[in-house]
Amino acid sequence: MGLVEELGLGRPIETVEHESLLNIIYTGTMIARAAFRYFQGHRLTDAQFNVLVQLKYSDEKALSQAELGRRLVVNKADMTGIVDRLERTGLVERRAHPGDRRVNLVRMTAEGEKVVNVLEPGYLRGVELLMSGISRSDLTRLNRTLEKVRRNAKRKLIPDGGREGR
Amino acid sequence: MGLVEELGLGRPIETVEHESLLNIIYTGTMIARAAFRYFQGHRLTDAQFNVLVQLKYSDEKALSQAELGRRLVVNKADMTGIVDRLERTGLVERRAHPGDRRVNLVRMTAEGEKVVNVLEPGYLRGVELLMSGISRSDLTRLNRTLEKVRRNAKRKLIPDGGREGR
DNA sequence: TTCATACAGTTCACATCTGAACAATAAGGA
DNA sequence: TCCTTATTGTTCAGATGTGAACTGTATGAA
Repeated sequence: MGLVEELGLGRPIETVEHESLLNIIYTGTMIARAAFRYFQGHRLTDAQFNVLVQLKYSDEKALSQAELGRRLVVNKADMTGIVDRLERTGLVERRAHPGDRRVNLVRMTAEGEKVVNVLEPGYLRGVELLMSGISRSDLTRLNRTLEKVRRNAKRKLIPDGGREGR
Repeated sequence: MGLVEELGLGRPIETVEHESLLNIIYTGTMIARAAFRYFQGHRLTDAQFNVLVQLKYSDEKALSQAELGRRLVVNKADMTGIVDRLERTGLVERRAHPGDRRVNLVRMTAEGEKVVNVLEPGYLRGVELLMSGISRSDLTRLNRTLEKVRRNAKRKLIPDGGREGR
């Protein structure tokens, strides 16, 4: 079933290109919503879970807010709030950077580690379920196509080509 | 360039499935962000623009908030706010439904029509740019794969299989 | 008719996300 | 050393997104 029937749109979508774009956005929000609900049952949000995962698997065991923001594509204003809440619930703590007084080093607490370890298996099982029945070649092709889309976005839609800590 | 390099993740992503999932979400937010910026230059948001487009192309010329929510996958609480702001800026107006006093019929104003007509060409050009250089067969395959993902989400991740006006 | 149930919108509390402005600190060149 | 520039994090105002509770209204069955 295509998008048009799924959403009950009154009329067909004019071009394949447009349909692809809507498909990407709609599928993305749908996945994000499912993730949100999963984590919600554990008094956590997906954004917060992502931070914990980064901390778990980084070599350093402590990352600056800026670095977390870069990896998770979250801007620094948001990261302030996300870390605030994680700190309030005791899953994470902020420490001073020994050599740079601008930086907050974010480190996971024992409690935080426990929470990720509890939630991660369910998360990975969800990923499996979501992608089940799709051939490996379809998945790699999907990845290549999406990379092209992002390259187009960077080159043709965002004039200065530029990142920024976001 | 793949996701890992793009985001500066410290380590590779373990499975193709997981990489696909991250690709979908990341690409979706990237597109949404570009759209947000485009509309922002015109004192509008992408959510508001989507409402105007639905009104422009629906046969009825006036839709209930519930129907708008269904088509745009926005829950009713959000729709209240979005229509509030569109009404405040004069692009849309609420009218009583003749036969059902629960319903607000949302109708576009002349000013609203003008705004969509100004913004739509740029939006469609953006879609073209975003998808340029990708073959038609890649696009249709992308669409089919994403539809499968959504079907999985509905069947395997959301137990009651159920929609709701969201 | 009456009552249970479903539906449309609004409101609330919260967590993101947007850009923008700001303070403190770093880093590098004149 | 001094000064310009870049970086880190916080804060602000505004718009969405989440679920949940609540009011009105409609509908269908008893």
